[in-house]
Amino acid sequence: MIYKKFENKLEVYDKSQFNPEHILECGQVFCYEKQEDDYVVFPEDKFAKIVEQENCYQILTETPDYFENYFDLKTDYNQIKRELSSFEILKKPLKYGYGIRILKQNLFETLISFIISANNNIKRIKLILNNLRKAFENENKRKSFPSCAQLLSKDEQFFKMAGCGYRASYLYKVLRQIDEKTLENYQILDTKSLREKLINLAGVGPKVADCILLFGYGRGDVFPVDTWIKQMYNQFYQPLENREQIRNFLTAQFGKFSGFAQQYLFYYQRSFIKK
DNA sequence: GTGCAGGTCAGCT
DNA sequence: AGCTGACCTGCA
Repeated sequence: MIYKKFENKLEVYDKSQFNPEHILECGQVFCYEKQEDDYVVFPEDKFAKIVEQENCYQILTETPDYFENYFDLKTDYNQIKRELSSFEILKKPLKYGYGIRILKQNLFETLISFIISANNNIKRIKLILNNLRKAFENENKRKSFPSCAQLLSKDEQFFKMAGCGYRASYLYKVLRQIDEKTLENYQILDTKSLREKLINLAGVGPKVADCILLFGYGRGDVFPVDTWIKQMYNQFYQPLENREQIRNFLTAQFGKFSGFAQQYLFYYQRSFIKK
């Protein structure tokens, strides 16, 4: 992956494996906005604006080191795509979402975000998360994601007022089950036992656990199965299987590239409905 | 008005 | 273990 790091920006020259629209709209992240031709992204307390130039994408930011890791710029996605291209079912999705990259996201933010994502739509998920940021905008810098300690100071009613609905009680509970440090410490666990730990948390089922494993812990060997993947599976493979069966089949199929395959398939499948 | 959105949980067999 | 229904709420 060809890119260059400056004091206040990164320049990514390989547009075949870096496309901000594909990266941000493929469902892995909620802390972004489209602004005319540009995208802004604001994970944790960081901020970047991505601007397209003729020969590159510029990532304008005060923290280039952070976003170098966030966008996983050191990883060669052409290599990953070569591995995946042998699967017939991925042929079109790889072409369609050619610039997708899996982001390296903060564990706590990913946990909270995907608990909120359950049985919800992206627009409302973003609305709720922005409400949470807004509630702490005086103590934090602009648009920072609140810490576990900050959210711990709030009662269940606070989360209801933020629009979380019935997920308010999950959030209230999960904050009392785990904190940032414990989540970090889980990194040493193997994927299977880590998944069990996560599923024990309030509001975290198999699907949300897999999202946290993939987007937070960077485990490529999981395959989050949601309504879109289910739809795709029933279309392409055998219909009438439950989520766990689908998950087992697909992870066996794609192995350590499961997470990557999932993102391309999800993005492609959802494109038929959008707009 | 109706139905849905990147599911989870409790309660049942 | 495996299955089923209830569930907040903004938006089309």
